[in-house]
Amino acid sequence: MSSCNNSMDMSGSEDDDQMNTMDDLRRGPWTVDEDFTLINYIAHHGEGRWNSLARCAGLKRTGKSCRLRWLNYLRPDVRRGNITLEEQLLILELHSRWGNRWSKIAQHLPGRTDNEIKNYWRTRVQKHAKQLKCDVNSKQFKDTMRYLWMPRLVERIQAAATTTTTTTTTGGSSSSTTTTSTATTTNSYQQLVLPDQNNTNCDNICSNHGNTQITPNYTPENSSNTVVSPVSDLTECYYPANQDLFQQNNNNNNTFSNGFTDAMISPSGYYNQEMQFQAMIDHQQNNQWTDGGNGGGDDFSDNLWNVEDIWYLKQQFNM
DNA sequence: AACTCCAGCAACCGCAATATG
DNA sequence: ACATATTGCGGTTGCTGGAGT
Repeated sequence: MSSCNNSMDMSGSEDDDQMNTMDDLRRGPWTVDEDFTLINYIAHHGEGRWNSLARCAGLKRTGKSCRLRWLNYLRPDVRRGNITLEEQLLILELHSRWGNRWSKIAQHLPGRTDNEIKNYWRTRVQKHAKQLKCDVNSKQFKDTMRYLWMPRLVERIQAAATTTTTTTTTGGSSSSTTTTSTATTTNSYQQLVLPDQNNTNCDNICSNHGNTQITPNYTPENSSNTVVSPVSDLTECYYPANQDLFQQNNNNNNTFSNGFTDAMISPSGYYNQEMQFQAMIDHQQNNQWTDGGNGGGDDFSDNLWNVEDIWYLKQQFNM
């Protein structure tokens, strides 16, 4: 089985350990050399058979470790950078369908790994649950996501589309394709969260979901008419903890608008120029993140609650 | 400048499912 | 049909860098 015809010069061909013993296996962060070795080996021999791959490549790693490193980090089509608004929306929706089926969810977000989505969920979503002092799996929190968070995401996606259009127009660059935001956003939302509408195994999110009745489409109109408190969108964004920003936004709508616009434009807003889902994905794949994975936008997209939302929730749920 | 705290992320672990001999 | 190896998945841990003091 272990016929390693490794033609590459591997530094791991130490003389005194022809066979890797369990206790000289490396652990912890991967080095550049290890990455290089793994990439080269897979380029020449393909992936799979991870245990023997690790052995043959001369990597003092377990097969599992090599597989994980490749799938989550080294694979060429892996996307890095902030989770976009569209992706957030998709994650929320798919998680409401499937729960913690991270790999299944990841299949619907090209280039994203289950690990990344899982981390996103744990660090961002669960954080909000914590702030609301409720369990992330509770009906309260699920309803909150469905009735508040997701509609707000749609609104922001829509706002970004509008903003982008405006920016493009006023920026002087002649854009031949101008998106009509409302219709396009609705359609793309349907495409986004219902990529497999014909899949009968999937709950249709537009129908009853447990006890909760939701509106057929998330649009700013019906989302705020039905469930979300009819608050002004001037106060978009902001944690109770972020009172300063909230106040600033209240005091000066333009300040808010500009800040909001800026936040929308990059990086997540950038993609709203192409609201068709596949186009968006293609676009993203063709435009690798240039902000080192920690660029703007995240702080804003992370702040999905505003003060009045919190107040409303407390009223609704006696939180 | 030094220190502490914490969010985010990469990596590990254990288990289950699947493939292979 | 069974045993073993491999792969896939979800939960968890621990390191790192940035923010705050």
